[in-house]
Amino acid sequence: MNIDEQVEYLMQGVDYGDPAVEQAMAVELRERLLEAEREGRPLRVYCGYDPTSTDLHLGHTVTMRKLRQFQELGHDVTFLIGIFTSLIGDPSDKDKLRPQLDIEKVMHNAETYAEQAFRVLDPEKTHVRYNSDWLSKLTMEDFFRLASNFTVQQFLTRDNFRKRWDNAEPIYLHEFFYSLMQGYDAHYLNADVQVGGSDQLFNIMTAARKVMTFFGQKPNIGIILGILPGTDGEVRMSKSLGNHIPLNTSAEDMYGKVMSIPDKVMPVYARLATAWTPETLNHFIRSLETNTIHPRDAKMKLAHAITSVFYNEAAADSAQEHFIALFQKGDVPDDMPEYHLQGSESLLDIMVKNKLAQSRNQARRLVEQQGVKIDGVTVGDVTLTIDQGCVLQCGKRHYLRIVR
RNA sequence: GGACGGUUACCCAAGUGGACAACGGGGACUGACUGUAAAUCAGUUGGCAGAGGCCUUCGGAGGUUCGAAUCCUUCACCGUCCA
Repeated sequence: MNIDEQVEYLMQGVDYGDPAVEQAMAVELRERLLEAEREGRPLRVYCGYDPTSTDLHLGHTVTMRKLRQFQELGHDVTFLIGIFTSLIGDPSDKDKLRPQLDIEKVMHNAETYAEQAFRVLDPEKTHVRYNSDWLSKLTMEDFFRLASNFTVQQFLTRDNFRKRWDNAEPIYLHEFFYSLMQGYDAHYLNADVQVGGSDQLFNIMTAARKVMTFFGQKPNIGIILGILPGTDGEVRMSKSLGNHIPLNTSAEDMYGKVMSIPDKVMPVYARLATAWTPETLNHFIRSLETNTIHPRDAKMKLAHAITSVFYNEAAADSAQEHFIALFQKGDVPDDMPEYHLQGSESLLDIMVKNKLAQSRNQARRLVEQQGVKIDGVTVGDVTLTIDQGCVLQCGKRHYLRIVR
């Protein structure tokens, strides 16, 4: 790749919310790439992660894929684990009073986190670091110096604070500190480039650059990536919202979950979650825009591409076949849970026992809504009892094999 | 420390003495249709029972009343403002 292709590749999927900023960053990135080449050194690139959960999802991998791209181009990548910040606890999650995580738990999370991350990143070429190593050594004096670079107004103009201020919602003082700490990370790592989601725009573009300038360094370039929406296609992917596609799942499940996204978010997914080259990507998006590809086929292509990032080609193939058989042809799956009949039992009881419904009333409703089939025949009678083996289907995708 | 406001079902949110198992929205689930688990439309969304009955739920505990999500007392938690 020549330098301009590199810039295009690395800027793929960015979202600064302002074309001028994007332009400026692209120019800076280009210059920095040239500079590094002159000096015969790789760029120092990093992204920070909060190990607050152990269950990574597709949304987390957006920045990882970007790091991966830098790795492919021979740059030096640091996977920074924000031990220090997770220990304090994130105040924006204020509905549950989250207990402050203890260090052991966080370290454990961090391990599983990195483990999953290495499905995307090249472990050989990745430095894993913990920001507690340096942040815990800062003195009050250091901290005050850092803080003197910022004004309250700067924070208040930040969108998420602004909104809460206007709505008279609480803004905790230590929420401001996150930015300072993140800025310090960038300084400590002497970063050329920092990658992050657009929720990190302020931390990366304002805080980190300010702190680095304060310490006489060249400010880092921010690669601010768009946010991956969840399977609902509306809000950002998050486990607590239940719209996530977890990494620790089967290829079949991942494929199926991608297939459930609304059509309109296909381009975003293509940009942020696949390993496609700019050409493939542009071709895909263009064929969607021009309707030269059937939306269903496009989504299948997308699901296949995403699944093969985390598994492999073969696994993605079989996930696709599985999907076609089950949902497009309506075949009965081969493997389904079994239930051993105790003599003769009522249908409703069997459903409740096997968690196909949470209560008898709910089971009853399912039957009334024509949602229950036995051996492919819709059940009409709520009081039905079963005394012989059969295949029970509840809704579209819950099956139970009943055996004597 | 003081003043005021809040706590309702999975989430948001109405309801301020009886017609409340509780409006509305989101989500979830089911059905129809289709291009798929997309989009759209319709229905369902406390439990038990199934001829319209019973039980449990509106932050916790007490109380007033024939009757409370609604009024009173108290406790807990959350928030805003003043100091």
